[in-house]
This record gives sequence, C-alpha cells and structure tokens, in this order.
Amino acid sequence: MAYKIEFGKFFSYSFSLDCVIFGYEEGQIKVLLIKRAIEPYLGKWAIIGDLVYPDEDLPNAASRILADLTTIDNVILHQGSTFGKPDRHPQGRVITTAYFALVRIDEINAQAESWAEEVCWMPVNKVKDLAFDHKDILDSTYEDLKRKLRYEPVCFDLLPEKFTLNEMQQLYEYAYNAELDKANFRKKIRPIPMIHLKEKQTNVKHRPANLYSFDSERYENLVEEDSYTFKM
Amino acid sequence: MAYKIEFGKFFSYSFSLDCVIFGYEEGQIKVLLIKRAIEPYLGKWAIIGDLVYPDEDLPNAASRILADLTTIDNVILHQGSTFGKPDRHPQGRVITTAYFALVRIDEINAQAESWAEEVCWMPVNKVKDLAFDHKDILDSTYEDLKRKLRYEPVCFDLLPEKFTLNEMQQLYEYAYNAELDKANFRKKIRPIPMIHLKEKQTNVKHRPANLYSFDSERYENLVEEDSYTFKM
DNA sequence: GCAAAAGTGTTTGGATTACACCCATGC
DNA sequence: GCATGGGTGTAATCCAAACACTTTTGC
Repeated sequence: MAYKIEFGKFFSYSFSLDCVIFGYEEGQIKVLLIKRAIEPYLGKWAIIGDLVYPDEDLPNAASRILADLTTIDNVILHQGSTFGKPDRHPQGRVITTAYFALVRIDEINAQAESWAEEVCWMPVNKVKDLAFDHKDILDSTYEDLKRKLRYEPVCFDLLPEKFTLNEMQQLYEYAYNAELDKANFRKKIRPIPMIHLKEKQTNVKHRPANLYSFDSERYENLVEEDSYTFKM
Repeated sequence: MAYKIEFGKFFSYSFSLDCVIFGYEEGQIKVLLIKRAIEPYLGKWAIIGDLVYPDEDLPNAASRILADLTTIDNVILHQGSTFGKPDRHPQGRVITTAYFALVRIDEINAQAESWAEEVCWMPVNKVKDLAFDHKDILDSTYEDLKRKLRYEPVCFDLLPEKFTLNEMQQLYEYAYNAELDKANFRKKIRPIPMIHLKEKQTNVKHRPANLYSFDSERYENLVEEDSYTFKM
C-alpha cells in the first residue's frame, strides 16, 4: 500500500521532447540534427530536443522546442514512442517522448539557435552515434515514419510542392527498400487525388516529365465522405 | 539560450504508467478497471496506473504496477501513447504513458491490491467517466489495440487457448464493428498457422464446432523466414 | 423432421504482377 | 539518329465479395 519512497520524491523527474524532423533530398530520406553547444554531450550531434516547461502542453512544447533551436515554424508534429531508461540522461531522471515531422528541406530554413551550434541534414541510414539514446529514438521513429508513409498521404509533405510521378516512386522505393514497377506504381496511385499540372520538368536532358501536386482539399472531402482510404 | 526558469525547477515532475488491460468475454472486448481507495478521485473507477520509481525502466515498471494493483503477472505489455496536459493530475505535473495488454479473462485472476479497492471488467464501449483523463487514454489505446489486431496475431491472446473459428470471427466483427461473411473469413485466415484440434465444442444444442489453437511456434518460424505476414 | 449453426464450393469483378511497347526530348 | 528516361497497354494471375449450398447435432 505504501510507497517505498516518500511521495514527494516522485516529483523529482524531468521530461523532454525530441523532435525528429525528416526531409527528402537527392533521393534520400534525411534527418535534421543539431550540434550541442552545452554539456552534457557537448559538441555531439543530437536530435532536436529539450525539457518541457511546467505549464506547457506536449504538442505546444514540441513546436516551441523546434522553433527555439532551429527557427523552424509551422510544421505538423506526430507523436512517437516514449523512452525512459533510468540512466538515459546523466543529469537526472529524464523521460522523453519523440515527436516527428515530415518537411520539404528546400522550403524549410533551419538555423541553429539557442544552445544548438550547428544544424545538418544527415541521410537517415548514415547516422552513427548520437548524444544520449538518440540513435535508438531515431531508429524507432524512422519505423513510425515508414508506417505512416504506408497509411497516410504524408509523402507529399516530403516531396516538393510540384513533383513528378517518378520522384514519388523513388521516395517509396527508398522507404520500402525495394524496386517498384513503373506502370504498376502509376496504376496504384491513380485513385490518390492529385492535380495533373500543365507544367513539365525543366533542365533535364531527356523527355521532361509532367508535374503533379497533391489535392489535399479533395482528399479531405473523400475521407470525410468515407469513399477513400489511402494505402500504399 | 537561457531557460526561463531555473534548471533545477525542471526536475519537479513525476511520471506514471497506465496499464490498459483488454480481455474478451461474452462477445465483448472489456477493459480492466480499478476503484481508487485513495485521493485524488477517491472512489472513482480508473485505469490501472501508478508512479514510476526513480530507478525503474518503463517496461519493468509497467509490469510491477500491474502486479502491485491486481496481482496480474506475466503478460506482455505494449507501449501506447503519452499524455501530458499540464493540469491532468491535481497533485502536480505528471506525464503518463499508456501500456496495454491482451489477456484471457478466465485465465487471469485479477484481485484488488494496494490502493485498489475493487477491480472490474467493463465492456470497452460502456465505459463512461473515469478518474483523471483516463477516458481519453482508454479511447486512444483502444484504437491502438484495434490496429494491432489487424497487423499482428494478438487476437489469440484474447481468445481462449482452444477456440472455434466462429468465436474468432465474432471477435473481429466486434473490433471492426462490421459483419463478415463466414466463408470468406475462413478463406482469409487459412494461411494463419493454427492447429486443427481433434476436439469439438460441447454443450451446444446444434452441430458442435471444431476447436483450433494458434500455432505460435510455426508462426515464429514463418516470420523468421519471411514467408508470411499476418494481415486481417 | 426441424431448427440452428457448422462448414464448403462457385462465380464474378477488381486489383496486382510481369512484361512489352511507344513517345518526346537533348545532343 | 540514338540515348535516356517518360509514359501506357495487355494478358495472366491472385484475391475478395456475394451467395448458395450441404452437413451435423439436439430436441
């Protein structure tokens, strides 16, 4: 019935959020990292994360932390897993929850701020060793991302506003780590509401591909009336 | 760069886990609740949950909390979402993470212990108002459960050791809230490794159905050699 | 025999796969 | 013209839905 420690001793933990920001560039999924300008792990690369203030709600805190450290604003953050090994933080018991976002690298202007000394977009499969247990957090969250790519139209958050169908296919080939048939891929995505733009690729030394953009408005309507579920 | 509060003030939160235990009985998915014998929310029904000790890892803490309050032992707990509204706990900032399990109600002997005054299995769609934000936690975790039923063979954790195919079908009909065709259901589950027992239902006033059990060993092998993925 | 549920087979249409082919552009 | 990728069509196959039918038990 009684706790093995005083009740007040339970109120000695801290809680942080880690924002795993994914982007897509040069045919690779990349993650945004910061170089730490403070102890612990000074000079080490880490996921964007910090402690939550006492009066902050989690989704707001995630946005605030991301903006504080990188000036990135206005992205949708999805909750991931929670990590709480007793010794994961050298300065005390800090439990952390991952939040992740999918962004267009070229439209985002990530700048190091506060105790972030530098930012960098690192290909997700090249990341080696990070501060704290951030490598575990990254791996777990990358799995969450891949699942989301399958069941929600979030690939369009990674792709440029106007993209070619081959770019879209290459993104899925990278995420699934598998080759896909071009004709079959196009048949599969036919039901996805996309706008066939009257524009073409430029600066390619072969036949230029058509450009498309995601029709999020029509997508919302279709979901509303239950007549479509995204599935890849 | 500097925090708006002293660094030490961040170490004043607490962290809890809530164990959402699901079972299946009388054609309904039920959740195990406890009646609180302590403040706050004294006398209210709640999800099984408590504070994590300073030196505990999360998965261990979840098992320990579940055992402390209900004597339930030896179940697999899956992590769910994390909840952290600043005012969700009247005694301070307490962030909580949901863990959930699927159990066989008849094989589990849940007894109220510690500050749990009573336990009860409540049909999941009959649950109204619970202590704290536990209703939100339950709703979110029930969605996690339904997703898991689709993509992992966890229905066999809910069903009795020996079950009929119709019982299995009824579980999915309840979870999906949809009627399924008997013949098509059987065709769909054919690839699932199950043992066709040489036993039949008893005490029914119609043709007795055959009993089956899940072949977890064969399942593990199939998954290992990548020749099967569960999907409903 | 009848009620009630167990259990199976057949047809159909739509999706998935594999693969072949034509098209537009730069050089 | 030819290399390079863009873009499409077809046939074979698999899968899911709809539905009808037979079987076995208790009473």
